[in-house]
Amino acid sequence: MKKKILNEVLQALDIKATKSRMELIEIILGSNDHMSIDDILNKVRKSKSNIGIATVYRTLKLLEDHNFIVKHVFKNNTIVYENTFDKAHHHHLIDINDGHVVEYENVDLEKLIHSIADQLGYELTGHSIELYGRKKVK
Amino acid sequence: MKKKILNEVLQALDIKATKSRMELIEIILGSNDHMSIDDILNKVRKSKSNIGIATVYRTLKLLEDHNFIVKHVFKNNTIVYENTFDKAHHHHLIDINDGHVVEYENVDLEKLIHSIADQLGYELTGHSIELYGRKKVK
DNA sequence: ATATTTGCAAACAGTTTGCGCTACG
DNA sequence: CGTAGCGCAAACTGTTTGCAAATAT
Repeated sequence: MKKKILNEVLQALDIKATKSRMELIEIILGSNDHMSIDDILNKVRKSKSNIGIATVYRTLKLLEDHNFIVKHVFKNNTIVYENTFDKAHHHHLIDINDGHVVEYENVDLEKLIHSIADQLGYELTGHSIELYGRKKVK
Repeated sequence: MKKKILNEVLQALDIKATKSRMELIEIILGSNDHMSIDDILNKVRKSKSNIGIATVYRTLKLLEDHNFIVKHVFKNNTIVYENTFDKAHHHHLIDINDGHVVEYENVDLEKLIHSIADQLGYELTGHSIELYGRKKVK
């Protein structure tokens, strides 16, 4: 991960740059993938430094509160943390066979949900749109 | 709740019609609302009969497995069970102020997500679409 | 009669918290 | 140095499980 990002994150959070935190941010924001807690804990355990589980959770919360990551609870009961740093708005399609996450953008979809909320008398403040599917054979 | 429904459920599940189960099905499917576990447990505690928590969870699982209810985990970390018995396909808009759930149907939305999945090379097998919003003032 | 289902309590998984020690600024 | 942050272990929450007793068929 670029040092620039690391600095930006630390600055935004306005916190001490401890060894544990630096390493955790590296692990969590270093990947562009969607990681489960287990993925993260495994990487943490593998690392030399002795980072406690509590610190992992505390750091995740910190990053989540500041919108650097988003926690997704999918219907198949899997929970993943997604690095949203520098990412454009998008949605997810989850492969029901291997759990793999496909990202996509779609302007029409955005327009449509805004208009639906509007028609219901609501101002849309957020949304969670997840598609589940299996790869087409052909 | 109509006895007809109760019978249909029991028959579909192919289980013994015990006193606890009857009462639980009554509580869970009797309401057209979205109930949290606490809502359910409170109703259970209020009732005369001495139903154990374990039985509540076991019955919920039973109903969920047979698609009489759907468990929703919303972004605000609230979990609700929705009675889907005899219900048309629909989606949800969650009021971020009071947690109230608005249901809606939208054909265009269905079409659009099918076409999106298709374009990504997937056959759509399921989806979860939740809008979050606040009531418009005017 | 007998196989299911129950309530209970203990077990469990995931996460959070209290605390005295550590190390950043 | 003083305090934010640490790792640890204990606590907590929500859910599941094992079991002997109860009950529907």
